Amino acid sequence: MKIYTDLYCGDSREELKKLPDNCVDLIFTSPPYADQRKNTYGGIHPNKYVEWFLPIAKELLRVLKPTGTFVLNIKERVVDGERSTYVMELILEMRKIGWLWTEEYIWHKKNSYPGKWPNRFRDSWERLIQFNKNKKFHMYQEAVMVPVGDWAKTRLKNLSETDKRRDESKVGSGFGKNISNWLDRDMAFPTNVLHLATECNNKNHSAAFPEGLPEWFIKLFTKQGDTVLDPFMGSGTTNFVAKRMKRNSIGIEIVKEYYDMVKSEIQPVELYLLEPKQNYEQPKPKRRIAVR
Amino acid sequence: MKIYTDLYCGDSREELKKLPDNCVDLIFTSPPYADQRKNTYGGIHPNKYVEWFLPIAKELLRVLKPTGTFVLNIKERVVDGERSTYVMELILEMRKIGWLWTEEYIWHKKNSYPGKWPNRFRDSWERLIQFNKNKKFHMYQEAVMVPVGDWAKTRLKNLSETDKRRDESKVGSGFGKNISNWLDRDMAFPTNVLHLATECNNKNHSAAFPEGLPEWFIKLFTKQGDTVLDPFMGSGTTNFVAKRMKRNSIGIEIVKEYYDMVKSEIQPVELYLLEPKQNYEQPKPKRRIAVR
DNA sequence: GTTCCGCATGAATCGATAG
DNA sequence: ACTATCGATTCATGCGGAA
Repeated sequence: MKIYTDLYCGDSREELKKLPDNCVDLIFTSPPYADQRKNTYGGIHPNKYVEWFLPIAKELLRVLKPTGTFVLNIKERVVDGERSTYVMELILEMRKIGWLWTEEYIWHKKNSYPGKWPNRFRDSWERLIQFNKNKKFHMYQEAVMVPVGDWAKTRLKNLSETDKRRDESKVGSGFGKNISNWLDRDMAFPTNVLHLATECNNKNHSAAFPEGLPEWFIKLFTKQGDTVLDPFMGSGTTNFVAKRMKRNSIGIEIVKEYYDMVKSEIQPVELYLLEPKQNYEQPKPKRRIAVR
Repeated sequence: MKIYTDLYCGDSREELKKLPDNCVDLIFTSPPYADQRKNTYGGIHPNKYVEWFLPIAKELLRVLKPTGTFVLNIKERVVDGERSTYVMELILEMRKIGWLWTEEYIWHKKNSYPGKWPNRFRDSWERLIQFNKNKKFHMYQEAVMVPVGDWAKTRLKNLSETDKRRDESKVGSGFGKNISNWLDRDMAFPTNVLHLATECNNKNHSAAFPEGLPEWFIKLFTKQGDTVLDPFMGSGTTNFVAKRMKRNSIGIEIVKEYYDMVKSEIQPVELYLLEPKQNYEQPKPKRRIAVR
């Protein structure tokens, strides 16, 4: 299987226009947060954030396949004691231009930044907002199943009669979950809360998100040979993970230095032609220098 | 210390008008979700939700003390494959009438049942949205400190120190000391993600929040003798917890049956006049029949 | 080899100080 | 008075040297 990684250096507002319609299966990205990282992205003011992002969202809607998914990793920052509202405003505006807001996953950052303030605790979660073009989209749920945890084992072992016939007496949601069906399984589906530590331990690696984050969504929303797009590539985490998982990928990065760095580290695609078929679960490549 | 529990039976839009200005330290509530629980609350349509809640939010702003906090437990439901936007719209509108959106806590529901839909996984989190009247508000952060994460290691390391402190604590509850100074070796401040199991051991208890949820926020935002308000009392969890923690409380419930049930189970206040001084951490009362 | 421990560090935020 | 900069705060994680 031939896998490509296409990199573009430039502003996503312009570079995305070079892509054809309906060519991408998954968009996974973490755009610059409002008023953050002034030195690299110019610092978008919270009040201007929606206005800045919306043209890009329009292009993303165009390049995504009808069965594809867009996952946006973002969190509003605190401004003057209050949480900014630009993320909520962005969701509302994106719906107006045709995006469906399907779901919001929570990334629980187990090792969040230290600190405690007179009026708030540490912020240890971020949003992973799922948008779709259509109500029907590809989702490979079995790919992200996890071993049944201790709590589930205990819970299922001690199933009472009440639990087994709980369905009928309940709210009547129409979703008949027969718990006893799960007794003989050792794998369970995850929830919409992801528990991942940030990768902050390596001197040369300070990625915005850990590799496990794009990996989970790439598993869930694509299969081998599909195409993943990150319009705010940064250090290229999404693209490196996509490549390791045998997915084509496209990366766009406005800062030439980061673009060059990623380009030089992505191996030539020709290697894959000679490689024997193998699973994508293999040792991670050496640590890279990250920029976000 | 005399503790009262005042219950009102009626619509919060009207009942709240009976309360004076600036009389409440904490509002903790879980309003009926849009189009949910039709049998109890009549089911507010998602499109009408903001319109319905806003007059109540105005009254809540009036009765809350300037140093008080409003914690709203809510989660938008899925309608036709999409997450509804009424929660986001509500936050935006509440800011327009004067509320500050200080923070959003996540309640991670640890033990929801396994299950999934073709397009989504189990929803295992809810929002706990913190609003304030002013940027300065009361927050008793030490009250919710938790043991440090790896307490197996810590315990071994600080064995002698633990003994030392135990002696000290026996000697006196001297209030002049900075508690966190001799506590922060073993205790850490929490984050804005709360891990609590749902209470699923009660047959008649379908979706109310666990007692730990109001307890955490009552600890964090009030002290003994303060006043807690729940304008959508339901089975009265907030009020029962408040009473156990020696906080006054006010509950409003539109359904007479629930109101009567809570009223009959809340003990007469006179008992407290005779009771010896004691900590509020005591065995929980017997399970009550819950209605939400 | 293992286990243990030191230590650097991360999409942070506030309040004080400086311009 | 308003904005910009800086220091203090303080936890989970995992690498790497030490025992």
